[in-house]
Amino acid sequence: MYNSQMRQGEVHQRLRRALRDSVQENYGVAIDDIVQERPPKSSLGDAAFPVAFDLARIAKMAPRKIAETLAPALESVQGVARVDVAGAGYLNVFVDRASYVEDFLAPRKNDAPKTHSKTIVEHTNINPNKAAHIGHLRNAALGDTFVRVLRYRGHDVEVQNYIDDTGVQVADVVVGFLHIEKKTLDEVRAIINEGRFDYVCWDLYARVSGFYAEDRERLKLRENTLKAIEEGTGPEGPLGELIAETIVRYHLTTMERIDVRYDLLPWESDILRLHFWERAYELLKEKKAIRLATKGKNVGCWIMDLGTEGEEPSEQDEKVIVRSNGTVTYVGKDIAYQMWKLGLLDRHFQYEAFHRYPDGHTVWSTTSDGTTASTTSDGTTASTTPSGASDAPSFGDGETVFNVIDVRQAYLQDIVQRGVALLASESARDRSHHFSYEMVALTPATCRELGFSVSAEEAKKPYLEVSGRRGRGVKADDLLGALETKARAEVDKRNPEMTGDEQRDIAKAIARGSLRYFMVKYTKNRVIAFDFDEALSFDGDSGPYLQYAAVRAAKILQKMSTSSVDITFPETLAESFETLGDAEADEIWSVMYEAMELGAMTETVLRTEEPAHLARFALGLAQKFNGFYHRFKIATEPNEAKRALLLLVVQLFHRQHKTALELMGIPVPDRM
RNA sequence: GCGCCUGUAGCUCAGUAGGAUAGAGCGCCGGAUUCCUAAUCCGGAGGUCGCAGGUUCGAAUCCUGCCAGGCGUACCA
Repeated sequence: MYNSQMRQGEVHQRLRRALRDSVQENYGVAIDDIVQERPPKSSLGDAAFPVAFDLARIAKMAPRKIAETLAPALESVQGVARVDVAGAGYLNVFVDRASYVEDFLAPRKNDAPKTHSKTIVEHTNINPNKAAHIGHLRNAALGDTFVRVLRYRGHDVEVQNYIDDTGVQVADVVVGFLHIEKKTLDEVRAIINEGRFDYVCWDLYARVSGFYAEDRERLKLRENTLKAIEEGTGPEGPLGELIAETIVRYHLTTMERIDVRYDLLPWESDILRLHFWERAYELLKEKKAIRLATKGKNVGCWIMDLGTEGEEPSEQDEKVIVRSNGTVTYVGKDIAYQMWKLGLLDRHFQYEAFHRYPDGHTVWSTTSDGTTASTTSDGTTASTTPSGASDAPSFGDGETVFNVIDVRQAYLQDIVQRGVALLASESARDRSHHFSYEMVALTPATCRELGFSVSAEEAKKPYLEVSGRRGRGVKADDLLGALETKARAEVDKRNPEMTGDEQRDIAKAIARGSLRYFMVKYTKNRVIAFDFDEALSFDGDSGPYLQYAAVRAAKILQKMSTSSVDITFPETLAESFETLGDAEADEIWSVMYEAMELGAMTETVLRTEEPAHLARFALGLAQKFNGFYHRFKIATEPNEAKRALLLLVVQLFHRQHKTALELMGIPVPDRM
């Protein structure tokens, strides 16, 4: 999929090795991880090593003097042009520009050795009882970006979207249809046929809490419905199934709008029906990880003790795993699911095709019974697949697992991890990562704009939580619609001669880019206080800004009848640099060098589990290119050697920037 | 109460391996378009990095305490 160079120049590796050896030789100190950084200004060099400061302490010598001793070792490294000792003792390295680029463009064999271990990323996980909202978009955008970066770095990734079809949220909508709306299963089918069932459920779900509030006795309805759904009985079971499946298909369609896709949908009901839970339950009891509470507030429940070891167990540290009526909490079911994902549960799902994307990729679904119709993207029914299709890929058994789940569930995730550690091992626990992120909230002002009531107390808060239960939120499709409308107007302003179809397609690309960038540009652990004007901005730090830079570069390449796909290394590159003044050469080089840093940046994203780094990188790169674009006229440059160099900059930028955008799911339109 | 997160320019945020003069976008002021798209670029103003100690050659970054805000601490997820 991605064929551009993934690895940072080998020069960097040689530099670190040479430095490590020289430190060992001169000071007898073994430093395995040589710290490498970027100087604050590109004119100071391409790579900086502050190692002399560490040595100063050990060797009791001035850092500058140490740096001077170490400099020759770096100077003799192949591909290095110059080494400066700067500041109080930095070793600043200038690479040989022409050979660095040549090295970067050289075809590589067997780059990034493929590992056979699989990484499973679980994301989206929307309760299948109402339309997706902006918080779900953040989850999906973060998860999908991480998936793309993992794949770019050569990892084998499986994407799972867990469907909690036996939870309280689905039960509430079932209660809504049966007891508020008084609808039969067939009547609900008729409503589904009218369309936008996810929106219908959004509104209905918001009414259910009021229904319970009027008469607390009605909460019994929820309890009984939950049990019926788990057992698949009564009118509740089939109705819950119908609602969940219909809503899941809406969610897939919504996510496809932002180019987010899945490999497998594991259904919670299958965890129960295929006895995954039963098996985990046995194991938990065997290992004495849970016990039956015989007194206190949790009497009759199977609970896990969370208190620190050695201390007197207290009731506060009891976590209910199995409720007194025998139903299982989310934590219990998730322990079973986690164990399966890690390849540690001796139980297997059956699979069937659930949905096929236009390019043929299939989303599979777990199943425990019967058949389910599979639909293609245009909504037609393609086939019915028998239970346990034999051509299903092999799912599960991940070496590493990432669970993209919001930070409010950190406590629950921790309990799940404890369960895994107790059932398997500490090392099994460490293979599972809670990829946590903060919520998307609404500012009180935005709430009022959207027509939601805001109490006096709420008005004082910096932001208000989105609440599906109260119907307070921005639906994903509404936001995408608003973005498309605005993008369409902007496109029309600039390209009035275009056909409506062309304008629409470009507007969609801009809307998607804008949304996806907005969702990853903030670091994960920051609450996004959603503001419409901010989200709809197409200037500056925004998706369209990044897209615009790519479009500009593409336009130049088009005009010069070339592309960034096959870049040939211009033999005259070294001379081209010499025809320039230092300032010009530095400016041009800094765009090239930055572009070539993409590979290193993706490694940072994986190491830190923070996609925002990629967003920031792409913004900085686009800014550099836009500056370059204004300063140099590329296509009309009369000096041939210089023109070749400028063209190379555009090619390098275009290839790398486009890849960075692809990694975030941001498309690049032909024009905009 | 306890746990986790946050506090950086008027606003929204980067600064995730302890490094050099703390950056970006928006907003504000002033400029740039006979030439590859002005969704752009250039310049300017704007900072007690919440407060106080500590560690270090060096702290927005690490440690301690405090202040402010958010989230969690359910037989919801």
